Amino acid sequence: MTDSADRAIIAHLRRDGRATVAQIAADVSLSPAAVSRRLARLERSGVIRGYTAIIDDTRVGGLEAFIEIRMLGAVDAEQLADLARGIPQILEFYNVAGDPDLLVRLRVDDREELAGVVNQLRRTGLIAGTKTLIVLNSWIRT
Amino acid sequence: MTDSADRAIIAHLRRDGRATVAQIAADVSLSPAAVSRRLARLERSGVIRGYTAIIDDTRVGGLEAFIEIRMLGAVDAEQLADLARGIPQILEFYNVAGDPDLLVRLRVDDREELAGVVNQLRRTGLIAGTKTLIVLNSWIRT
DNA sequence: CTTGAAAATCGTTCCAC
DNA sequence: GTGGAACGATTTTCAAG
Repeated sequence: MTDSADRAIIAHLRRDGRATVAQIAADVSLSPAAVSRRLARLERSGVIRGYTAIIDDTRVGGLEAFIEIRMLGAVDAEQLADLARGIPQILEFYNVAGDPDLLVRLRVDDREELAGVVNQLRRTGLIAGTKTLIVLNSWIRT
Repeated sequence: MTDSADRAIIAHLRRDGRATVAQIAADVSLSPAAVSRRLARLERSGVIRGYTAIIDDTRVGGLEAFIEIRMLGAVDAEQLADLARGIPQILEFYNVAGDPDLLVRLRVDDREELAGVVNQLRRTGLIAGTKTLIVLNSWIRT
């Protein structure tokens, strides 16, 4: 379903999500028409879930944080994944092997909003504990 | 430096990093020309650090992980930030307030490559310990 | 899969406000 | 700062091999 050409296209778009079809085509040695068709297929099939701008959150006034979550024994990760979807501040949700069980990345306007998200999570009654990591500085490979 | 129009443009590009200038312009009630100028400024000034495709990693064979890092006392986070830049598997680097001190997100092809990255970090002699979280499942808000 | 070309859309630049 | 028009580039779709 995804051959090496697809993976090359994906790698290119990972580095530059706004790369033009012509740029990608030159990189992977295919015609622009072929790349256009493959892109449409990768997007339709869900391998490419979307595109996003990488923002320097420290410069637009917000607050970025991670929350580690330990689940109660009988709880399914899917339940918390769905709950987290309903919290708009949560941008990314990871179910991980290790301790903690879950890791979420979020963006809020200020500390009060952060406190609200943490409380919202704890009030679900599905989690044993949380640990919040506030981002002071970061870089993302472009 | 960033007014409400800029923030609207950023919000749009966060949702859809490949949105056309025309689409953004319609959304924020500006002309395409104005959006184009603002975009160039936001990219030049570093508020927009880049663009990337959001990939469903479970469908392209790789392995995604987070590594929590605790630094030794006398070490500066900048040193480790620079070191991490030299490890191509590391995609994102976060200096956080809390325990751990650092959090990195990475992508590798297999467990051996993951072990190599962990060893590479430990061998720097700058860190007191690591904890690796392997991503089993995830979602990202589009 | 490819090439080539047409048609539609898009981005940037320039100019006037 | 803004919008409108013009121009060049890009994407997509088509036909044909």
